Amino acid sequence: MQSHHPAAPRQAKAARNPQPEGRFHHGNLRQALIDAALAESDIEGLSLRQLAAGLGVSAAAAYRHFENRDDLLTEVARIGFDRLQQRFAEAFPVTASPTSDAEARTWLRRLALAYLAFADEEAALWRLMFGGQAAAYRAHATLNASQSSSRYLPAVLRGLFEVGAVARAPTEADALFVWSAIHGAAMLRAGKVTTALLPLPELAAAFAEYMVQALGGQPQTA
Amino acid sequence: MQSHHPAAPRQAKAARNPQPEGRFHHGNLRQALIDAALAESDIEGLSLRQLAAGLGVSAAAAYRHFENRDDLLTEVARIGFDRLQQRFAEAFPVTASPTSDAEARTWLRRLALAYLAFADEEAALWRLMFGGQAAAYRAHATLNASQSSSRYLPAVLRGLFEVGAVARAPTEADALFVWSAIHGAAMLRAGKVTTALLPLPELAAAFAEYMVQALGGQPQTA
DNA sequence: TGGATAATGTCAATGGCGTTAACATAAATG
DNA sequence: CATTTATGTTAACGCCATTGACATTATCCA
Repeated sequence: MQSHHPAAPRQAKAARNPQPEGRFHHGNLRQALIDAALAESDIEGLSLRQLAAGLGVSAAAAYRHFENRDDLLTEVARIGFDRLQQRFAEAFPVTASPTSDAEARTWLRRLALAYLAFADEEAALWRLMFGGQAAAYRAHATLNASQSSSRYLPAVLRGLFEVGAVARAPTEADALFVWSAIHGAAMLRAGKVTTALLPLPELAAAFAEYMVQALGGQPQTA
Repeated sequence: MQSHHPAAPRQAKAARNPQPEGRFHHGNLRQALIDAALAESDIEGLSLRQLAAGLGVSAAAAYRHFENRDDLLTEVARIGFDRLQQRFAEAFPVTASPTSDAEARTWLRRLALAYLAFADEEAALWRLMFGGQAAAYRAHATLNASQSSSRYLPAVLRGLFEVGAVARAPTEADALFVWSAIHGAAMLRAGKVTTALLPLPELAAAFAEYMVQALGGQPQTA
């Protein structure tokens, strides 16, 4: 529970060799473990022993690179949040402002699509990040999730207001509602609770439309 | 994986004794195990051995009443869905139709409140039912969840349309959106991802308002 | 260069877990 | 009352995460 990693590998030390992976006995076991975990279909339920065996290494070797199982899962979850953030960043520029009603709506659609596509395409990672229990790796999760949502979502909503797509300035409650709808849809899809009613892009577009209207905007092309 | 429970207790046999609990060595161990599981804060992560020990009974005894751990969790999840359904049933009559705009909106508000209150008050149960992995007990879960949602939610939406609170007849996509928003909000609360922005009744009311507008309805008291 | 030191692996053990087989006994049944 | 059935026990198996003691290899420094 302390703040020190007992054996954090120094990958900065080997600055002489051309190949950046400092091979040792195995060679980048830490990264190999992470990659193997990322390839699991049930990340939360993985077994360190199996993971290590799959890499031809003893289970105890993993403890040279991670404090424990949760520490590995935390790192994997962190990567998940990075990837999600990456999708957001590619969906639209946070810094700029939309210049038209259509563009503002497109941003919202893209935000929803990024979220939903991530839940679809990286379902295992998604479940690790937002599923089950409030484990150790969920602390990071919570922080990072709220950080991302408090960064991109308000920007989109602000944009909608600035171009007049919605009538009143969006509040925190507005953001919570929009976030809930997107998160809920992603959750239902990731958990296979709902049958896929629509292909993703259409679903995202439909949701964007619902959300704009929920915030008091007019239907598109009205 | 077969369809037979090897040792399903017959509680119907003891029809002579006044006390319906057929005491034996322990006395209703099956129910005691279920109750103990319901009292756990992390139901999915419980240990059969600890559960049994807490009841002063050997771990193997549990296998006289459940095929395995998942079978117990399935039963607990089933109870969860029963309780949720119960809350829905108390929220409004499914069979009747609302007679006013205000009543139809009240039903939606109550539906959302029932859902959210359940997630709040029975968070552990909620996480078992809708959290993490697609385990064995999730099959029932999925079925039951979609059953409940396909029973109550369309009734509410139909009611809104019948009284003219929303302009067009609600579609399946409409239901999915509303369900997503409610489910997402519950999920965010149960996972403590969001800080509680509003007390539950106000949150439910706000969400109902958003959802009516999302479906093309006018703001209340407009 | 070579010896110290740190990084990274092995093996073996510990204690917890779900699950099962073999057995014991109380309750119900006829 | 004898038999059968329901329900418990103990002891084991194999899996798991984790740790301690040890071995090996890279890296660093005199």
